[in-house]
Amino acid sequence: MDLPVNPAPLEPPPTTDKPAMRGRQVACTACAMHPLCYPLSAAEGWLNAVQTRRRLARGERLYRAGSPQSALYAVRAGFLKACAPGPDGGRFIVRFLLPGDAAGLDAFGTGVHPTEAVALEDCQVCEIPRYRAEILAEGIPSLGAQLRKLIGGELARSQEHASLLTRHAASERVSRFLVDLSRRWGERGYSRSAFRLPMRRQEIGEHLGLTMETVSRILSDFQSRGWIRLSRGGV
Amino acid sequence: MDLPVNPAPLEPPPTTDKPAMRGRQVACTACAMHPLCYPLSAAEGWLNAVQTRRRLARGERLYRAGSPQSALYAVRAGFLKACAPGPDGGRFIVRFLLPGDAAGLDAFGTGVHPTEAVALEDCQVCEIPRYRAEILAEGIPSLGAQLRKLIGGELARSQEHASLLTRHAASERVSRFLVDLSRRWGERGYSRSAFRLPMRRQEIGEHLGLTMETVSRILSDFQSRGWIRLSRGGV
DNA sequence: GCGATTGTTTGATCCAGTTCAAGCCGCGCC
DNA sequence: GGCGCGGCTTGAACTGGATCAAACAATCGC
Repeated sequence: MDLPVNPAPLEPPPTTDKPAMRGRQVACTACAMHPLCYPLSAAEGWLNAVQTRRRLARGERLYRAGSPQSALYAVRAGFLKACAPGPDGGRFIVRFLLPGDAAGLDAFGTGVHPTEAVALEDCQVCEIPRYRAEILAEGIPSLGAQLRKLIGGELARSQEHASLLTRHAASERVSRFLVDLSRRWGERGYSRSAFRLPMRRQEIGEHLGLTMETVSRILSDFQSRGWIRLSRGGV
Repeated sequence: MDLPVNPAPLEPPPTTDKPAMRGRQVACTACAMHPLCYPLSAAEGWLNAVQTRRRLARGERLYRAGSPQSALYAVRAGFLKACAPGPDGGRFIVRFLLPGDAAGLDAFGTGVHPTEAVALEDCQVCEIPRYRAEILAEGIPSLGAQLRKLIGGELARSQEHASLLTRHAASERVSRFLVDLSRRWGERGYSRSAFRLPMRRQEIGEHLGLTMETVSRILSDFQSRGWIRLSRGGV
C-alpha cells in the first residue's frame, strides 16, 4: 500500500492526524513547508502542492549529492541526516532532519544538490516538484516570500553552526547540540527533557567536528555529573 | 561629492566603467546582483532597482547584527567581511566580500540580520531596498527565481565551508582559502597568481577557525617551500 | 625623522582532542 | 543458548594547534 500520487488535496485541512506511522508523524500545520503545501488555504479552498509522499526505509537516500534538484521535501515522519560526503569516505553532516523540517533547499544555488539526505530510520517524506513550486511561486507572491524565508533560515542556521564549530570547545558543542535537539523535539510536542537521540555517536561527531570517542567521553562525563541520563537512543 | 540617490537609472547599460575608485570597481555586468539590478534589461529598457549607492570608510558597518533587513546589498568596489560577533568579543567571519558579491541575504529567514558586514577598506556598495526587491519579485518571476538562486548559493557555500572546518587540518584550510580567493579574484579579471590579501592574519584565522599565529606560521611555511611569495597585503 | 601604535613573525610550552587499542554491551541470527 | 557483529565505552599515548611571550616591521601622527 502506497500513498496516493497527485490527488488534488492529499487530505483536508489537517488539524488532527490519524493514528500515525509509529506514532511519530507531525501534523501538517506544524510543518515548515505548510505555507507552501497549502498556499491558498483560506482564500481559495485547499490547494495542495504536494504531489507525492515517499516512504523511505532506514538507510535509503532521499536524494543524492550531484543529482539535479527535482523537488523540495518536507519530512512528515522519521529522522534523516543531510550530509556532504567526502571523496575519502568521510563526511560532514550538515543537519539532522526532524518531522516538519524542509530538505533539499541547498540546491537552489546551482540546481544541483550539493548534499545528500539519508534516512536514519523509516521515514515518510512529502515532495513538491520543483516545477510546481516555481509555478506556484510565480502565481502567489506570498509563496515566493515563504520560499525565500525558508532558504534564508537555513542559511542563517548554517552560518551559526559554522560559528559553533570554530568558536567553541568540544563539550560546549555537544551541550549546545543536545539543547538544540531538545528544543526542536519540544517544538514538535515531545518532551524537552527526555527525547530521542536516534543517531550514532559517529554521526554526532560528524556533525560537530569531533570523533566518536570524544562524543562518547563527553556524554559519559555529562552523565556522571548528573546532567543527563542516557538510555538506548535517548536522553 | 556623493553619488546620486534614486535617479531612475543610475547609469546606462554599463559595459565599460569610468575610471573607478582606486581602480578596483567591478562592472555591473559582472556583479552577482546584476539580474536583480537590471531585471528588465532587454525587454523594457533599463530599469534599475538600485536606489542608493553608499560609500563606506574602512571600518564602517554596512549593517549591524540584530538590525532589521532594510535592503540587499551588492559590493561595487572595495572589500568587506561578513561576521557573526560573539558576546565575548570574539567573532566568526562568515565570508569575505569582493566586488560583485551580494550581501545581507542571510536576513531573509527572520527579517533580521544575524551577522554584520564591516568594510575592510573604503568601499562602494549598491543598495536595493527590501520593499523594492519584494515588489519587483512579485512582478517579475525570473527575479524571484534569481533571488532564490542567490540565497541558495550562499547556503551551499556556507555548508561547504562548515565541512572544510570540520574535515580538514589547518594547512589545508589555509591553502584552500588561498586557492578560493585566487579563483574569486580571477573571476573578477585580476591575476590568479598575484592577488591582494587585504585582511589581517587575525581575520583569516577567524574565518578558518585558527589563531593568527597558526595562520602566520602556515603562510611562512608555504613561502619557505616556494609555493607562494608574500608581500604586504598580497600573495 | 621619531616614537607610538598596530600588525606580524618566531619561539617555547602546554593541553584538548585524536589516534590506537582493547574490552563491553545489546541484539539478531543460527 | 551461544556466537558474531556493530556500536559504545574506556584507557593510554601522541600530537596539532593553542597559548604565552617576546622580538620585529609597517604605518601614522606629530
